[in-house]
Amino acid sequence: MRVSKYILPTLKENPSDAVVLSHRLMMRAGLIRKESAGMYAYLPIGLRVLRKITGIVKEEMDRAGAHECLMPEMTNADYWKESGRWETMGPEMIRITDRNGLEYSLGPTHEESFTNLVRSVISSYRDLPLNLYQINTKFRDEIRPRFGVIRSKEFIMKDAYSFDIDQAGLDASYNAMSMAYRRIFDRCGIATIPVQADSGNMGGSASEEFMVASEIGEETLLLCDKCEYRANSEKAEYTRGEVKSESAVEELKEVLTPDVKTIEDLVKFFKCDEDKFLKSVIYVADGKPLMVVVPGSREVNEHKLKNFIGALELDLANDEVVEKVTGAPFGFAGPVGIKDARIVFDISVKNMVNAITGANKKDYHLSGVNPVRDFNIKEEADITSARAGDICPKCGSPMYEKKGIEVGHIFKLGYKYTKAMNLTVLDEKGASITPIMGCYGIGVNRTMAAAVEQNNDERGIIWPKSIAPFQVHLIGIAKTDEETAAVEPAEKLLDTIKEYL
RNA sequence: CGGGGCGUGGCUCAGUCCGGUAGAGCGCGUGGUUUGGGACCAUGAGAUCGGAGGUUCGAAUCCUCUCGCCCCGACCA
Repeated sequence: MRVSKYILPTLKENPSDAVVLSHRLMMRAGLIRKESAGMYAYLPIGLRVLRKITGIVKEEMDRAGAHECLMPEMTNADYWKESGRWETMGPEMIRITDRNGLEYSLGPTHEESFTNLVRSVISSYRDLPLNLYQINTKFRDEIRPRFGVIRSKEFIMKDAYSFDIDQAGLDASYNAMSMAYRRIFDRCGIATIPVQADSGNMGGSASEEFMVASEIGEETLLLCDKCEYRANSEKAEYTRGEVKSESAVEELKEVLTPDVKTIEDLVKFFKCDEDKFLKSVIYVADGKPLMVVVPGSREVNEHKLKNFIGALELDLANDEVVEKVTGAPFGFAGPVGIKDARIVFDISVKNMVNAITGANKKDYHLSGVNPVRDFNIKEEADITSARAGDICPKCGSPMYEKKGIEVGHIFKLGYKYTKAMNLTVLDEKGASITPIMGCYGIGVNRTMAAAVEQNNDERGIIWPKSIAPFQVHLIGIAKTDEETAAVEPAEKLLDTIKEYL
């Protein structure tokens, strides 16, 4: 391949719409061009890199016993309706209707497709375990595409789905993927941090994310160097502090607090620590009001909360609902005296002594509030987010935070799709059993961007050898006619090199 | 969807406030000179100023609508 015959449109200046480093470098090096927001074209040199990465992915997936397929990108709505996700996926899924009025989705993920495929081709436990994968384009109507190829509406993903006879089989399939993923990212020359993750609305139990540490990462990780506890903030647990053996329990007292609504206001007004307050937040969970009570300095972790209450939809309540639940305008909510709403407390609340909280009455707060005496804790759970400095749940050392880009994610899915779509096989006794699933994704083009993000200097991209677009660049430096004659040996050298590559 | 910003040759931008019919640098073509670490000189091509409507003798510039793009937020396998 000659550079002179190649198309390699480099740019000297940063394109005005590229902000992050990988996006800029990928544009300037002529790897990609934008077609429109969240959609990118890969030029020959960019495609070469992409192919190098997919090559590694394939080798490792095959080595782990998975088999490659290729599924339609336009998927029949019927399957989504079977699994129930036609309703639950929401506007993120791009839906289209053909001329006959049939509905389709541009596949944002392929659990349904693979489950449907597998149920049509296997019928015996002897066909299991089975792990099928594809490398294909995915479509998601992202609210806001960002960072070039890192968060785009159309992207390339390797997605694999395992089917096993039982939990032990799933564990084995999952572990095989966990190992394969480590090898894949390692071979791509990028350092990843595997973390425990929330499995979100994919359903399922265990889940591990492969993160590339980066300032522009959209996820926050909590890490402990002492014991290697690693989790993303949606999932991260932390140990609550010791009970403070504070002085005497105070009387419950109403305090006039005009216009003091936020924790910030309260800190100024009462001149004490944020954690002296009980923060009460009103949500609407699947249509029903819900009060959530956490220490003043803490944020409600909506992922944890959603999992705990088993809700599909969770939104902050509007002023009207707040008023209905608490009998007071926004800013004066508290757990004392609430009768008609479900209340979930963070597990740290029970240890609080003489707290201050909203009185459920306009312009009043209560001080000297104590659990049990002043309100019952019927339901409590870990529903707040861990943050830097919090105590590691495993070893008790303080944790720290890092931002990360998610490049891979593996889940134990469970029976959600096999049950909903009625995938069964016969076991050795001839009885019908439902296989259990796992699912395993790698953002291929995101991995490419992450590699660039992680390997560069002021002069540009420094490709890890395994995914570099080219291995050798032969430069002829002939000037004079006689020297030009030497081009021939260069050609020969090129042929020789080709043989060894 | 809320807030902010931007659309002018291939790229980066000036001109817009104070209407008079388009400019620079880079890149690109051609000719020449040069040449051992991203050359220089000359010359040239290339823009109905995102689109539509309006005001005006006259609109890149003013007004209305519209499309696209970027940033922050909400949100997000």
